[in-house]
Amino acid sequence: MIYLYNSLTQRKELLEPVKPGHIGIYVCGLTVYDKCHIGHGRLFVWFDVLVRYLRHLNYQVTYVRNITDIDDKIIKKSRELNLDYQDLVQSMIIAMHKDEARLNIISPDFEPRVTEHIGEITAMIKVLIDGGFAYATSSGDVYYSVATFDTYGKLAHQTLDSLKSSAANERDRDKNSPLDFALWKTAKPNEPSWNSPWGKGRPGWHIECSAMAKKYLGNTLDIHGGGSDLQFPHHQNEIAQSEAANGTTLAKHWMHLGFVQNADEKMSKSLNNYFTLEEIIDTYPPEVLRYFILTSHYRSPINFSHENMENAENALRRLYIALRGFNVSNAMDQEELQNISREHYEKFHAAMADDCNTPQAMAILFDLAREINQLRGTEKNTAAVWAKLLKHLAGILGLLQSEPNNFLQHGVNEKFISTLLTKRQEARHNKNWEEADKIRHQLTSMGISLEDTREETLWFLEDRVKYKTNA
RNA sequence: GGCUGGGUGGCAGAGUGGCUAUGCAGCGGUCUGCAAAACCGUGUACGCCGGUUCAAUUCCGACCCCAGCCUCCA
Repeated sequence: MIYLYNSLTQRKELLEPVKPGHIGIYVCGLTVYDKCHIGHGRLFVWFDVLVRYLRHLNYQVTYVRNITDIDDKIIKKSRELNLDYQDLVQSMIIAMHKDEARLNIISPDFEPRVTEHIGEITAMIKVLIDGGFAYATSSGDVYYSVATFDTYGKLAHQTLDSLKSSAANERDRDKNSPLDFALWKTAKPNEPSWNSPWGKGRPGWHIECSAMAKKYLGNTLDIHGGGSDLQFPHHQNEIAQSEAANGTTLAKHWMHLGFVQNADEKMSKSLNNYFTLEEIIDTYPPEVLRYFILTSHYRSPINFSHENMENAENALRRLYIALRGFNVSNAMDQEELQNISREHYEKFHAAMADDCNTPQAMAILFDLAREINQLRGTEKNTAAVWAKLLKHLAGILGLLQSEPNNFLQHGVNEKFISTLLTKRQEARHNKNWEEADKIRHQLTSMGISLEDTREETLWFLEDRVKYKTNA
């Protein structure tokens, strides 16, 4: 039983798959004309987590995320760079996949591109024209007639009239109403174009998603997602197109993600103060970004800042330190799960089932970490079971799947450290505290933190900036 | 201007009509050669003003402020 908030009805509703056990998810992906930024990162991470969670619950998930590979911005940018638009698109898709791989993102099952679905798109436009929902102009553009769709504006909680007054200054002589939106755009000279019953041209932005969602997932989706900025007009237009063409509900649940903002000022291209995903995961371990994104609820806006990222890194380190020293390499099997106390497990799932409350779910991970740390000295076997459970639950969020030391020591020249540690151990053995402390200070100044235990000296990289500048 | 969401302790961020969220940071203690990590303890937090109630951060109303959408945008 999972309850999800639905942007359309503004209620938490039970997730009931259209087909038993099978969930179809369609997410509006990227227009590939530039590198990914942090907001795209949130989209990737969030739907990755949703898919992991649903699959963990044994739903069969089909996850579709489209790529818009033809549109005004792509044409404009490729001209600026003096590139063929297809080369630009290809390089941006490669960059996107690279970012995703580094973030350990589950790939969508289908990643349909607009230019490969022109047939499906024109077919749907035809259905809309035949049904009286759309009209072609003399110039060959095709528009959707918003007036034919009763509930237009519902997703944005606006009425047709209030939208009309906002759009009143948009004057386009060819359109019946200023709110009517393009399904097909006639090609201008030297633009990429495809043949259609209305002449050479290319699809409008909204129709692609209606056509591709139908092709891969059928008339009704279980979950349709995207950034909250797409709620209007894009998703509203999809509803109008698909429901008019298919005669049935487009999506059972609308899931809209909060925006990522810059903590100090608004993130915008004009201020040139936004971060690319690549920059961020070059600066911090990618898992820290995943953790940071999950510390707030998916619908809330989040503020990106270095302070927040450092917080996230410290918190994640605490979880990895709890796992350190336990063999948690094998996944937890059903039998083991049956035999443990269910308290943490159930609390975690209760939080997730309530509209995917990841902050609350993660609080349980910290409860487990405390238990592990309390018991590790006295009841190591019990602690080991908790450690396994911690990794198991965190895995549902795509967290804590690295070897603890890989995370804690990442990127550090281990040989160099172990040479120094051996020297220090010798000094300590001889109670030469001065020499031992000298070595420790040397390492501290490199951002390395030491931890003397009975058996050995553990260490982790505490300050990556220090390490970079002093190593 | 219209619509939507939100204002929680130093920071981040859940949640709730009365009962410790959680994390980071801070402070005190334990442990330690000294540290670190960990553990224990530690915060009179809920924008402002009214109202309902035995009780409100939580419900209702007004106000102030912030963000998003209304135009391309995850």
